[in-house]
Amino acid sequence: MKETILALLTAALDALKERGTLPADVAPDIKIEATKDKAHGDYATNLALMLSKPAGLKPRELAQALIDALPESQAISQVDIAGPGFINFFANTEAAAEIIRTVLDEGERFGHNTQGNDEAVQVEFVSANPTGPLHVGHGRGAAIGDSLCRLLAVNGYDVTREFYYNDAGAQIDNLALSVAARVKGLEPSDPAWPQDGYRGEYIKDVARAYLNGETVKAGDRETTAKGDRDDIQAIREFAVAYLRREQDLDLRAFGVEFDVYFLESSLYRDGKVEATVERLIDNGYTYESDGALWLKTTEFGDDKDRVMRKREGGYTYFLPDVAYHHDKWNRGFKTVINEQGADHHSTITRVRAGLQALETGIPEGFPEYVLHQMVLVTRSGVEVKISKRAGSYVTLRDLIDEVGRDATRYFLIARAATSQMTFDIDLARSQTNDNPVYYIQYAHARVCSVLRKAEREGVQFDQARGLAQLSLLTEEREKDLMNRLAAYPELIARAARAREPYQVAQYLQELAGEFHSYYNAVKVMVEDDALRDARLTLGVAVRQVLANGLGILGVSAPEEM
RNA sequence: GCGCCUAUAGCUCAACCGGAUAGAGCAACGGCCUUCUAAGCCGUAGGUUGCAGGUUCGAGUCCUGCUGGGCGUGCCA
Repeated sequence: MKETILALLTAALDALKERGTLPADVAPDIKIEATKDKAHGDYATNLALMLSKPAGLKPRELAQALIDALPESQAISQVDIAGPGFINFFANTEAAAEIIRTVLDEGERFGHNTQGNDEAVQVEFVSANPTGPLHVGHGRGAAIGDSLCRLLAVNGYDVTREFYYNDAGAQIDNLALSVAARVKGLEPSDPAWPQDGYRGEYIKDVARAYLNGETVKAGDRETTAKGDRDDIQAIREFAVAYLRREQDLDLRAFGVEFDVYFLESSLYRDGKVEATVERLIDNGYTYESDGALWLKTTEFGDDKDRVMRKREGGYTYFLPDVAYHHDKWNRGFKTVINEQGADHHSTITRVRAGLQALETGIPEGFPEYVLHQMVLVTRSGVEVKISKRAGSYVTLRDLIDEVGRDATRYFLIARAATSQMTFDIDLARSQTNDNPVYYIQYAHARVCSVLRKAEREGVQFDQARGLAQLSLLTEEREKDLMNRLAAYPELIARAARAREPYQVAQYLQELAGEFHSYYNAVKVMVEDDALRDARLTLGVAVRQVLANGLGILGVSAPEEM
């Protein structure tokens, strides 16, 4: 419908240019939007407002001239000028109903597009250190990252999901020391307990498994515990494998799987860290000071230079990060999106600066970032502290177990990543209708329910007959639903461009709301076969779009509740 | 101090590249189940969009300054 209006307006513009009403060189970006208020018709454009200056006409006069120049169309029943000069279009109901045919023809592919042109895009998300169970913040990252991947895929991108394990840094040393202490029977309260050691109970579990000689499988490797209390290297390897496995299990339970698990240690093993350092030195962007090697990140917009090789010889985290992102680029990804917590935002400037300093033709904005803000968890109205080091925090596993996978995912994704959010455990786990995910799922189940009822009562539902009778759908709420369905494809495109999967959740809530409203106001199972089939057909189309959208969120679409 | 994010109804959040009367849910109040699942619907009430300027035909949205909150500002990640 929008395309139709766009074509009409383009034709009108050309006519006015020919007539000299408009300068020939104006090439406006014609914006057509769905109206918020039905009094303004179904679609509106501000074209006359935008062009009033170059045309030298008052907006309303120009609007009238545009309307006069519009070609005839069956799809439009009425065109008005309103307000300061908006042009409002009223869609012909029969033409609007064509969207139902489109939805049913395209099925689960409805809303897909080829925007991405099969471009390879990599999304890195979660990337938790293997030093403890995933917490709710990782859950938010997992939900947003995974949905973003699904969203990009339906927009025609070839998506790779990647998880980066920092398995080589100081925090892993700390983990090994903590497990070693537990292996020796120490408690965090003990004076000999390592400084800044991980105090969580899970460390005890790791130690016990290590002493028991357990074998754990993480990624494509199996690691068997040596059981030797003094072999810190063996303890380290086992602890990392153990916690990686834990995280993998949690993610799987959350419906999130990765294509690539990338280990930081492999960058050292393959010499990529060294190669990166050498190249940075060769390019003249480094200097020694205080016994450390610095990178001149200030030449690329940072507010101070950063240490890349410590006085004691090891590298800071950001150097392997640069090597890692260079590797992503070398793997052929021109678009890389990193989804991570906003507490890591300071890495953005550094990583990009390091990549620029390599001078290998990587664009300045590489990689892209989607940052999510903190999640505040409350229980009984009291904040639950999230602190990995303190060991007391709400894990993703807790949430999945208590709240359920669907509700947890929906809850974590339904808000813009930039907004700090409160995860109220009591609210989210309550079995009442407080959680909006049920609202959407229920709309889907309702359509299924009506179809079951039709079958139970021996009423033949004939979709072909329904499609032939779409002109019977004359109720205002039916038109609302059609317009809403018609808006889905552009929503999908817009959400992908903005890297904002939460928009899909927003849309689904609106669609479900309009369906529930319709369902209560208009009876579907009427005597009239043709009308009943037409309404059932509309219902099936709504169900299809709900299912498609829920699929992008990674939330199930149940047939009954 | 500096950098990033943020401030919208009592609470949690929306508002599509700047558009028309700022919308939902929860909480409150009043209605709707002998009719397709009431996990639903209908209605009432609730707002100086943190404050002050500016740009614009038009600002919650863009710019500047201020105030409050979060995060960062490690030779941690």
